[in-house]
Order: sequence, then C-alpha cells, then structure tokens
Amino acid sequence: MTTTDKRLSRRRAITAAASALFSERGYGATRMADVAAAVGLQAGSLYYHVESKEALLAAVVEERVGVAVEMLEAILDLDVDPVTKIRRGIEGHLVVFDEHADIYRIFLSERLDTIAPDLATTVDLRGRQYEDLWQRLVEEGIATGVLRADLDPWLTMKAIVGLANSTLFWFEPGGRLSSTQVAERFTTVVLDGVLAPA
Amino acid sequence: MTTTDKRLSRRRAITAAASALFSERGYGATRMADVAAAVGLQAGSLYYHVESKEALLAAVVEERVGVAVEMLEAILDLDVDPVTKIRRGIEGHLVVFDEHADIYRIFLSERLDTIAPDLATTVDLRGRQYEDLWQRLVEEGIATGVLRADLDPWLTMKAIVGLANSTLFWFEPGGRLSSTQVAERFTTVVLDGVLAPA
Amino acid sequence: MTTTDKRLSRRRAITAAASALFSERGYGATRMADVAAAVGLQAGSLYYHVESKEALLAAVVEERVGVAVEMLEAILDLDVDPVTKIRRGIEGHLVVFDEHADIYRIFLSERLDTIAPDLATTVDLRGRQYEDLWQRLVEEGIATGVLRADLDPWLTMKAIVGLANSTLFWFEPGGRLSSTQVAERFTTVVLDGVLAPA
Amino acid sequence: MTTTDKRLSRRRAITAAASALFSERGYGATRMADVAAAVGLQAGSLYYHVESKEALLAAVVEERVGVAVEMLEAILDLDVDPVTKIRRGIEGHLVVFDEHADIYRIFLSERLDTIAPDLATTVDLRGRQYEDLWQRLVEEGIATGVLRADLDPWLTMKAIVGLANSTLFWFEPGGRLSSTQVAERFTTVVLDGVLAPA
DNA sequence: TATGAATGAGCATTCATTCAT
DNA sequence: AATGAATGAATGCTCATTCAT
Repeated sequence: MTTTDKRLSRRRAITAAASALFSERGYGATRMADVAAAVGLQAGSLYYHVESKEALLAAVVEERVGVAVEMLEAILDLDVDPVTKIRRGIEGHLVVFDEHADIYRIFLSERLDTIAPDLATTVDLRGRQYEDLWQRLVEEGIATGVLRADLDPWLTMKAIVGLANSTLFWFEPGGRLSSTQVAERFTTVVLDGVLAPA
Repeated sequence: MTTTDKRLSRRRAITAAASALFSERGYGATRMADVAAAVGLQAGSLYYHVESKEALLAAVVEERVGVAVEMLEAILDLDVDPVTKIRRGIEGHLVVFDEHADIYRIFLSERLDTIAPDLATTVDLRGRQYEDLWQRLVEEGIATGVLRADLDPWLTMKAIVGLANSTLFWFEPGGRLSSTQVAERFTTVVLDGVLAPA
Repeated sequence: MTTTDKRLSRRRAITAAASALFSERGYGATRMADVAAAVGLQAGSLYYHVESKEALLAAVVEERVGVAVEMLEAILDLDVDPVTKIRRGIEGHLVVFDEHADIYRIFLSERLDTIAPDLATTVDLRGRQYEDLWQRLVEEGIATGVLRADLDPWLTMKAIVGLANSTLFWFEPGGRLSSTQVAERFTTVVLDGVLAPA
Repeated sequence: MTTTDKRLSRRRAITAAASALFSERGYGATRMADVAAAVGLQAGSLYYHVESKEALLAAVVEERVGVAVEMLEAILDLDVDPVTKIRRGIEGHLVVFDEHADIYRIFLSERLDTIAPDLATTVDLRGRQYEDLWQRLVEEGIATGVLRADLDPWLTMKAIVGLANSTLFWFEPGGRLSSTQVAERFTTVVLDGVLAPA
C-alpha cells in the first residue's frame, strides 16, 4: 500500500465515521472529537485530513449525492415499458436508501442551508434532477397511456418520491420485510391503489 | 384584559415565536436571544416566562402534540364507510399540517431524544397512537371488503401516513394547490392507483 | 399603629428575614427574592424598604454589631473580681451567641471585605473593641495576681475568645446542654485546665 | 519530564491556585477566569484539565481532606502518655493548619452542602473521624487518671478542637509567634488553665 | 406601597480550530 | 501524521435592580 493509499483509506474511514455519526446524532450534536474517536484519533488530528467540520459534511455529502440520480438515469435508459421503469425505480430508490441510509437521512433531516448554503445548493440541484427524472417518467407513462390521463405529473411524482422517502423514517434493514419487499408492496399501492377491485 | 391574560398572551407569543424558529432553523441553531428578539425582549427576560430552552421546546410540543390524534379519532367515530374515513383522514392530516406545520416539522426533523428524552417519549407515544388509529381504519376497510384482502395493514398504514407526512417537506400554503386539493389527489393515488383502468 | 410604625415593623421583618437567610445559606446564596418571599413580598417591593442587597446586609449587621461589646463593657464595670468577670464574660458571650446566632455567624463566616469594605471596617472595629476589652480583663487578672504571671495577655485573650467563638459552629439551642452550661464548663477548662490535680 | 508529569504539574498548579483563591475570596466569589488567570490560561482552557468548577473544588478538598486525621492517628499510635499525645495533637493541628491553611479555611468557611452535598458528606465524615480520635484521646486521659474525672469527654474534645480551629481566623505565618509556639501556649491553657496556682 | 415585567451584566461551560512538539 | 494543550467565541441562565402601573 502506498502512502497515498493510506491517506485515502484514512480519509475514507473518517468520512464514513462522520457519515454514520451525522446521520445518527445529527450534524450539530456530533463533535469533531466524536468523529476522531470513531477512527482512533484525537480531534486535532482530523485537521490533517479534513479542512473543517463543514468540509467534512461536504465530503460526506458529495461522495454520494449522485447515487440516486445515477440509479434512476440508468433505469430510464432501459428499453422497457414505463410501468416496469416505475417498478424498478421505486425498488432502486429503496435499495439505494438501504445501502446509503446515512447520507439520505442527512439530506432529509439536516438543515443544510443553515450549515453550508453552497452544499445545500448542490444537494437541492441533485434533488431536483432526481425529481425531474421521476416526473419525466410519469409523463412518459401518461403519454403512453399506461398511466391515467388525468394525473398531475408533478404531484404524482411528489407522491411517488414522498412515499419512497418516507421509508427512511422507519425502515430497518434486517427486519420483517426487506427493502425489496417494501418496494414491491408500495409499488402495488401506487399502481393499483388499495381499493378492492369492483 | 386582566393581568393573567397579559401574561398568557405574552407566553403564547413566546411559544409561537419559538415554534416558528425551532421549525425554521432547528432547535439547536435557535438561540434564546432569537426567540426573545422575536417578541421584543432581551434574552434574560424570557426566563420570567419560561423555565429553560428545553422547557420552551416542551411547551411548544405539548401544546399541539395531540391535534392529529384528536382529529383522526373524531373521524373514526363518524358513522360513514371506511373509504370515506380514509378520504377524510388524509384530508384532516394535511389540514392539520397546514395549520400546525411548525410543530409537525419539529416532530419529524428534530432528534428529540437527544434533547429531551421525556418529551421524545411523549411524542413517540402520540405518534404510535396516530398510527394505531390508521392501522385500525385500514383493518376495518379490509374486513368490510372495501379494501383489498391481500393488504398488509401495517405496511399500508405506513404508506398512507408516510405519503401524507411527505407533504411537510414541500407543501407551501398559498401555492398552486391547497392542502385540500393535494389531499384529494393523494387520496386518489392511494385508493385507485395511478394505472390507467384496463 | 401609625404609618411610620408599620414601615418600621415591615423593615424589621425584612432585616430579620435577611439575617436568618444570610446566616443559613450565606449572603451570596441568598437571593433578594428569598428575602422577599420570607416576608410575603415580591423581590421588587423590597426596594421600598431597603436600598440594595448590600445595604440590607449592612442594616442586619449594624443592628447588632455592638451587642457583644456592650455586654462585655457592662461586665467589666461590675465591682467584682477578675475571675468572676471572666466567668460572666464567657457566659455572656455564649448567651449573646445564643440570642443572636444569625448575626455572629455572619460575622464569622462571611467575607465582608469582599462584599462591603466599609461594613467590614465597622465590624472589624467592633471586633477589635471586643478583643481589647477581653485583653484588658486578662491583664487585670494578671496584675491582680489571680491569673498566672507568665501568660501572654493577647494570646490568652485569643484563646478565650476563640474558644467561645467556636461554639458557633456546633451549639444548638435546645440540645443536651444549655449555652450557660457550656459556658460554665468551658470556663472551667480555661481557668483550671483539664489535668487532674496533682 | 514526561508528558504525564507535565499534565500532572499543570493540574496541581490549577488546584493550588483554586485552593488559594477559594480560600481567600470564597468559592462563590472566585470565577473560573480568576483561577485560569492565576496559572496563565484562559477560562475555557481550564476545562481541558478539570471537569467543572465543582469538580475543581472537590479536587482541592479531597487532596487534603485526610491530612489532619492521618496526623492525629499517627500520634494516637505512639507509645507515649495521653498528656504528651494531647500536646503533640494540638501541635500537629496547628502545624497542619499552617501548612494547609487554604483547605481548612475552606472547610470551615464554605457552605459545602449548598455547593456539593456529596463533598460535604465526605468532609463531614472526616471531621467526625477527627473529632472521634480526639474524644478517644480525652477518654484515654480520663481513664488513665491524668485528666480530671469529672470532664465531659465530648465537650472537652469540642473545647480542644474549637480552640485549635480558632487560630485559623487570625494566625499569620511569619508573625510574632510560630504555630508551634501558639500550640505550646494553647496547650498550657488547656492543660493547666490560666489561674495562678493556689 | 406593592406588583409584574423587563433589563443587563456576569459567569460557567462547550467546542471547532490552531499549533508547537 | 499525530498529539496534547490552548484558544476564544458562543450561549444558556441567574439575579440584583428598575419602573410603569
């Protein structure tokens, strides 16, 4: 392992620890000393790897901010019908959450604009990209006739994304249902509704 | 206006200001001086009306913690079919959010257990009560045959509540859609799904 | 009762309350609100009767600062032998303490010079007067030949006064021994010592 | 000097400074900034070495709380007659006061139970131990016949300890009399009394 | 006189950050 | 690279005191 590698792995350990702690306790309640302790360092030593607490948050965020967008872009590029894309999109959403719960919890819970306006802008941008993709998908569904014509595409997107996001508050990996199973059933609700067929 | 009235109105002004600030900036980022300034006082003067910052949060929270539960209880007591109750319940949820956005934003965003464990317990309890009511409603719907028999009542409840909660992150009063309109369309999604009828 | 009388009795009640509280909890730990509450008033109302907390302490102190000196002066003026005067002096000391424990506890425990230099000067002066009287008494005893000739008058005075003062830390009225009984036995120790006669 | 040594010496400097300041001005009147300044630090820096102001007081107190008891225990263990033990005990008392005046002044002047109940308990316990030792010594003297049989052991102990304690209020090292000289003469008063022999 | 309400100075404590070693 | 030590700004809270009513 080269010197650079060591440096990198140390840095990765730090952002990982920070990610977990920011997610668990919140950015404000996490002290640099906590992050340091989590990787076996003293608070001061952190500053050889990170410029500031804010920069640490930025590093954490930027590391993963694009995951969901990339996932959804890949699905939109598939050569399948819109309904399948929706199905896959919701599943992807929950899988991404499952794998990167820390970061997405930070996105949703932290008041980034108070902490670091620039970062908030970046995140907002990505969020909007993500929503745009979903909205496009809904519009495609409506255009193709597989989704109801009377749908408000934007609001429908908000419903789908909001529903998927809400799992962040309660989903526990290793519980009764896997993220895939939750995705499947939530997809059913969204696609077919809960009413018994007439 | 009696002396007591003055006192009360002052106190109400303070909790209102705190509610707004806690909601906007977060509990941690709100200084007592901010709250004081919002009602035209010095920081120290607040303590004539409130015992501590934590007590202020508690006051804010306890003032409204029961609203949603009471609303839903009233609806469950109505002599109407389950579907109507669901429709009314979602509408009620969004109206309550619209009227008490501050507090519910605090419930969802603030790590209450870090700040005040007792308060967190109270809020959790209310949250569970609320979810229990919704779950009962879903079960009633299934039992009556108006909702699909293959639904997982708990997960369905999570879907409904999660969908409704998600509006907290984007709904703006006075925007294109009223909370009632959003409720109506979200209800349609939940009940009928988004697929075009076959 | 005239208006002036009322005023005076109110003021006396306040100094009495302050005296007790300053003695019990200490000057620093006693809040004006405590004093006020003890006489059924609000903190602010105290300022119609007392200029400041410091002035209140001064009032408390000045009210009684001379008691011990006067007591001892009266004894010195008696036409009795020095030993009897010593006996009566110690008894008087303990009786004064018993009756005005509050104030003397303040004299002994409070760092008056930190709080109010002027007051400290007054109290010091009185203390020195008191010690001077005792020292004169000891000298009289030595001169008369009833006290040992090899005594250091000043140090002997310090011993007598110190011994008497020390009761302030433990004597409880209504206990096994009355202040007079304690005085009697302490006097015996001072006069005859504790050794068994040879 | 090792790192640990430096840390320790710094900590000792802090407790020493605190000891002096608490003793001089009183605990309440001493600000953490004062203690810090006394060792050339900023107030905040103190917290790298000490947990809190209260903990600082505890450190100061616990560092020395046992000195007097140990001194007296050592004397009681000597194979000498009770009178010599009393003589040595009083001398030891004054020497300990001379060397640790700060702490014993704190014990006597500070209302520890108001500040830190636990600490007060510890100190009380030690005080009672000390008094018990003295009382045992007096009882030994009475039993051996060297002290008068009519003495009340407890009260006699109170007299001896009270007399010795009283020096704390006036004794100044480097003055006309050394602590040993004061001890010697106080001992004479206690043992033989001040009356001229008949 | 008495009160309710407000003030403002003072203080302990926390924590991100710096820096000599 | 890492550490121990220190900094200093920030902030919640207390309390004597003031004053309009």
